Amino acid sequence: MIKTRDADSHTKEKIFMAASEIFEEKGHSGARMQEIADRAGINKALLHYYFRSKDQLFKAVFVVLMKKMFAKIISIMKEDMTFKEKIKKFLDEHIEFMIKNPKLPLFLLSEISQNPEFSESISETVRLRDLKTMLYEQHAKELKGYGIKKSDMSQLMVTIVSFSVFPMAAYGMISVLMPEFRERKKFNEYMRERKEFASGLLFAALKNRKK
Amino acid sequence: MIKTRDADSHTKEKIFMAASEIFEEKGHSGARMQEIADRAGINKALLHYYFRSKDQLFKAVFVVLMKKMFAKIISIMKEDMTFKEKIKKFLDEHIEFMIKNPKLPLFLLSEISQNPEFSESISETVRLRDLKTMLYEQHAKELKGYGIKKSDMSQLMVTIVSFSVFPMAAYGMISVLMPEFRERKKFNEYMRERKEFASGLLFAALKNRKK
DNA sequence: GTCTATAGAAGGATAGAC
DNA sequence: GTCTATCCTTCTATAGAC
Repeated sequence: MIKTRDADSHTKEKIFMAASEIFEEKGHSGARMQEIADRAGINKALLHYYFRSKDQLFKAVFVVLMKKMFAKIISIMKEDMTFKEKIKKFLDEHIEFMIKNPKLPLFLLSEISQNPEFSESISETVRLRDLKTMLYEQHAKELKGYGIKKSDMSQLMVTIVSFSVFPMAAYGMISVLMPEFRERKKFNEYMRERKEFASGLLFAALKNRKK
Repeated sequence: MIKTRDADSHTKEKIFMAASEIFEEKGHSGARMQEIADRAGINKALLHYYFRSKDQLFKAVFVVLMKKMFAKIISIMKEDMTFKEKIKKFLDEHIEFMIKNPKLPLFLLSEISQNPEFSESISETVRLRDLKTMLYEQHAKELKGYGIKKSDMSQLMVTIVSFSVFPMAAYGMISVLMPEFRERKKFNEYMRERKEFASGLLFAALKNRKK
């Protein structure tokens, strides 16, 4: 049994997991190397052995979490379906994804806004051009028929994403305003109801514009 | 001329303004007392003279910014208008408010989510109960007529707020995905177009539900 | 009220033993 | 590969002169 190698990758993995959690919770500047080490059940020095510095550890985590977020969105947009089918599927899957990763959106929004420079290095990794091309194809094929101008596409996209992302990013605020949602189960129900609410709203609006 | 008193309140004000800016930009854990002092054009020791500790300075700022945000929302909701009029006015004024305070929403969302305990002490200050009562009155009077269930009220409210708040909070992300918006002027145009887009979407949807 | 100087704590990073 | 011990920088906070 190759003990060293097993231990090696296993430890690195443990550190990475711990770092993801802590960074997601507290952000880059709020996170402490000590706390990451504690959660990983290892020593502070090992963090530097595997990831040299806090910044590099953070970047490794950030890239993976960024991909995680967009992989979900892109995989759905890619599929060959009508616009309505895509919306339904997106709301369903993305809201379930958000429920499983509740800290993710606010973390990404915060860190990107504080570090736009290195977020750009990621835009290649995430293959965003594909996303745009797909959207414009869909527009040419189908959305014109709804009376949606090309210039409204970005409004529409931001709106659709906001249906699932915003309540999750605003969870803290929402649970202060509506204390019933401090119970996570109740809030998850709320999010699931949102699938119907959002598609209902969008489709009702489109119906009125359909030529 | 009472020089001491003038200087007193003036300095405190300067510190407070500087602190607001820095905290909004970098958050509690990212902000540095030194940087705040520099921006205020005074010495670090003076910060502690006026506000004892970083935490207390932060809390002072946080409460004011929180009120600033909600004052805007509540003042509009309070007025005696139909639901549609309120929506239109809200979108108009709140989007203009966001353009003037672009860092505010993400700051509040982030800090609340990291500090839910002391955010609750604020919920009294901000008079949120009033907001709820007003919403339920509007529902009883008018929204039932659109076929909106009482249980959908919170979905609707979150959605309306998200129209103006989400793109602002997601500005960093958006400007990575759509580089044309790195130009702030372009993005502000986008936000202003959003007034029409959002009310159009909402009203079209309501029209379909009107009995 | 405002400054300089400095204490004191915390956090990131490294050296060196095993 | 992992740990202990420690260095060094950064940051908050205070003491004390003016």
